[in-house]
Amino acid sequence: VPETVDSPRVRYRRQVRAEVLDHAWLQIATAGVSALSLKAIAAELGLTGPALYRYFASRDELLTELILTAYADLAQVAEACVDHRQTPVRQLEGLAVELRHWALARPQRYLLLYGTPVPGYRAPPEATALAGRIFAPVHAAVRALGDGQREQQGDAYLRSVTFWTRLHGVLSLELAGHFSGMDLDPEALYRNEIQSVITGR
Amino acid sequence: VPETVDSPRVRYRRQVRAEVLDHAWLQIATAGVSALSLKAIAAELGLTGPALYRYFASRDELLTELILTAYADLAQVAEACVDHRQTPVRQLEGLAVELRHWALARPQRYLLLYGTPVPGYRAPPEATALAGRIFAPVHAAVRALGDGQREQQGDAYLRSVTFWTRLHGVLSLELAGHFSGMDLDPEALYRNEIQSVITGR
DNA sequence: TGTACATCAGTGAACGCGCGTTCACTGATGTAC
DNA sequence: TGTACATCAGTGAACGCGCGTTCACTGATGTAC
Repeated sequence: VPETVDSPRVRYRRQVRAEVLDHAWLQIATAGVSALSLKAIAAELGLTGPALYRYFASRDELLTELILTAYADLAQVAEACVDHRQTPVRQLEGLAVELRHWALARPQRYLLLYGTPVPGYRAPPEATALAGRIFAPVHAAVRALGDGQREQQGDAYLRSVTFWTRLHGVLSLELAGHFSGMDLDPEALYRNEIQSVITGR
Repeated sequence: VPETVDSPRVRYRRQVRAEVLDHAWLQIATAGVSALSLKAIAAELGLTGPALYRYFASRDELLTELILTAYADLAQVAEACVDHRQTPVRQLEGLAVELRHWALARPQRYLLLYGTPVPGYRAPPEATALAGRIFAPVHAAVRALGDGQREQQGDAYLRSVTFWTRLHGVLSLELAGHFSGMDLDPEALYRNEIQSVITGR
């Protein structure tokens, strides 16, 4: 059996790329997107700045990869919540809970996708497709929910978007620290919002 | 009558300060907070960088002033919506509509307060007080709303916060451009969210 | 009204820092015969 | 198995840019006598 293994060079390349991305995430987690710097990453890896141009054509390309990775990761989380043995209600609850876990685990990653846009940066078209993959499970579950309540599909769409905006409303303010001085349990608030959409209205 | 008028120097100082702030807002509106630069503002005013240190102790102090101004401005808008001749429902509708106008008129100003926090910058304590002044009219109106529905005050608080998070959820995603490819009327969605809280649930 | 003085807005040079990106190069690693 | 060659990761110097901030200074404006 001829073991078709990647050549050492390919493996090495892949490993360095991964390390660059790891440190990029670390930078973002620490000081936000604006702190993302090729030279700084290189230094952390014990390399000089120009070395990274063997792996990424530019800072923007690195940023694009990070964004697409984040979208893909969240899409996978969302799709993993699709389980037709579960009721639509359970699926929506699961989606919301997983979204919150995902966001709280790495706030800056969530903000990279849904926070204030990076000025001067335009997301690639693939991002839209991935955003759709995140939304689809929500939409499907809400539609299934509506079947038992003989709803129009326009209503289901509005309801799905509302699900999304309500969760984002709580999450983004929580991540930005706007609840900090406010004698408030963000999780309870979040749970409340989940139920509000499921119950209807 | 001894006309106690400000001395020319004081007036001049005030005018230059105002011009600096104007150009600061212009920069923020154009390229976001991260683009805020003392040297660039000075250049636009036909001055050199160090000249601005006659007016602001540092970049952070300028940023603080901008943030406090924005909070104060929005607080005034909110307070202007308090009108006891109006029903609570009307007042809440007014508050929401005015908030949206305020946000859409200058998106970056809204994001400066409620968007992704500026890394490394800590808002001064006064900001919290002003944020309270913005929230108070909402809370008052929601309480008045609950009087006719014999509600606990804990519920009113939760409901007020929910009012805020729901509006923010729609607004922030709209401002970030996340609805752009989505066959969706943000205004209709927004109106829907206003009603959702007023109607209860 | 005129003169001496104090105030203070603004300059220009400089410091130290960081950034993305290019370019000619070295030297190690792989490949082909 | 050994040699010639091609590939390519990484370097170091450089470019041009921008930033916040300090400091000693000039010169105009205001104030006090």
